[in-house]
Amino acid sequence: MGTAAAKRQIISDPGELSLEAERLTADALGRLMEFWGFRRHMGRIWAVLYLSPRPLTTGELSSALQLSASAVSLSLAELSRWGAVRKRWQPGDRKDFYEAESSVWKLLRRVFERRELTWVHEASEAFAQAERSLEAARADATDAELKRLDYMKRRVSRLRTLTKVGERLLRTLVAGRVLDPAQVQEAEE
Amino acid sequence: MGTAAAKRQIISDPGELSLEAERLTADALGRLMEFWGFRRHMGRIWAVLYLSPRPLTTGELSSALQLSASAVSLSLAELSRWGAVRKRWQPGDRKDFYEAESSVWKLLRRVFERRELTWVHEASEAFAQAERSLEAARADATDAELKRLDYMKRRVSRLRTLTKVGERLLRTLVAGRVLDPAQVQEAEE
DNA sequence: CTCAACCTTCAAGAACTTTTGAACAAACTG
DNA sequence: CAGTTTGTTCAAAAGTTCTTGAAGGTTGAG
Repeated sequence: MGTAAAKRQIISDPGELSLEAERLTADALGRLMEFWGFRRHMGRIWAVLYLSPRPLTTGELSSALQLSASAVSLSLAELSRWGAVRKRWQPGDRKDFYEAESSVWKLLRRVFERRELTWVHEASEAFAQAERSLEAARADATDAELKRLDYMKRRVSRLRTLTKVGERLLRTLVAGRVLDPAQVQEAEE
Repeated sequence: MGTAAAKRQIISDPGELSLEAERLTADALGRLMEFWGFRRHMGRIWAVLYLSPRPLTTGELSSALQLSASAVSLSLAELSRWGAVRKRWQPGDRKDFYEAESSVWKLLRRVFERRELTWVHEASEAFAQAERSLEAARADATDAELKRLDYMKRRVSRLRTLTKVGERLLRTLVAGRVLDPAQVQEAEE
């Protein structure tokens, strides 16, 4: 079969193989990022930059990943907001060059700090608000209603305690200090 | 204004206020769950069950949250798969009753174990595969290509180390043992 | 000052998910 | 055993997010 030979030839070509490796890595990171609630292309683009020994232009990125210029521009802008890529200008060239922030730990920390913490905090506020509602309801409640309200109160308040513990753990994580998950368990007792 | 008076009346009604609290809690948990990659209604339904002192029927859930019967059925099925709700049968009633698994820590652990760990693990495999590709590429590479390949190799291998550390940390978390995020930092040196 | 290269923004359309109502199935009741 | 109630499944509608191509803006070269 001619095709098989051609394929083998292509596969043993170093360029092809490194492209294959790039694709595998980019796809894996894309999936991971998507799963983590980011745009899929952010992970893919970051991966290509991370694997490149020199900064790349938007044109190189869009041809490496078969993406339109606008898709690249959009994802790069968002990656910048997260500090995951940096613009570098080459003297004598007015294209924009990008390079990846290569400290993954720094990036993880930033996401936990800016995003996860916000969400947990917002939930916590909502629970606090619910508790106030329940408090207000006690005023005109009959005995049966009181029982019901107090049950809800205890539950909501447990949820709030849990989010508080979550917040504290996230802060600990961001600070790079040792984390004790037993605190979550304790919050439920 | 008659409306204001009517509104005040409604707002000081314990029933209304506890519904308000239920809604706030359900919405907050819905958002949290959605953010965490689950169906929004899963969080809302779980919240209503968690706040209820007795198991509820699908009918009660769909009227509490204004959801169609099928939406409730779908979400309950998925919550069951995660062990987040349990079916209870009341003697002499053939409706299905549901109650919430109330240990949040148990639930969190299960999700980390079954879902997060899988993702990190898959990424890790993909990186390993990419490394093999790069290894294979060295065979027919010129000197310049070799340099490029080795650079990529170092990067991919760092990514793989990071996912390995991630996997280990997740396992530690699931086991409820103390977690040291410094390991991530160390993996990058 | 004009042109060309490049990047960004935007609105339309494509792709994907979620939600729903209707049809079906199962379980009890009289 | 027919009828009713309850729960599930499925295909289509609705909604949401992603992607793209075209238009617009900016910068530097000639």
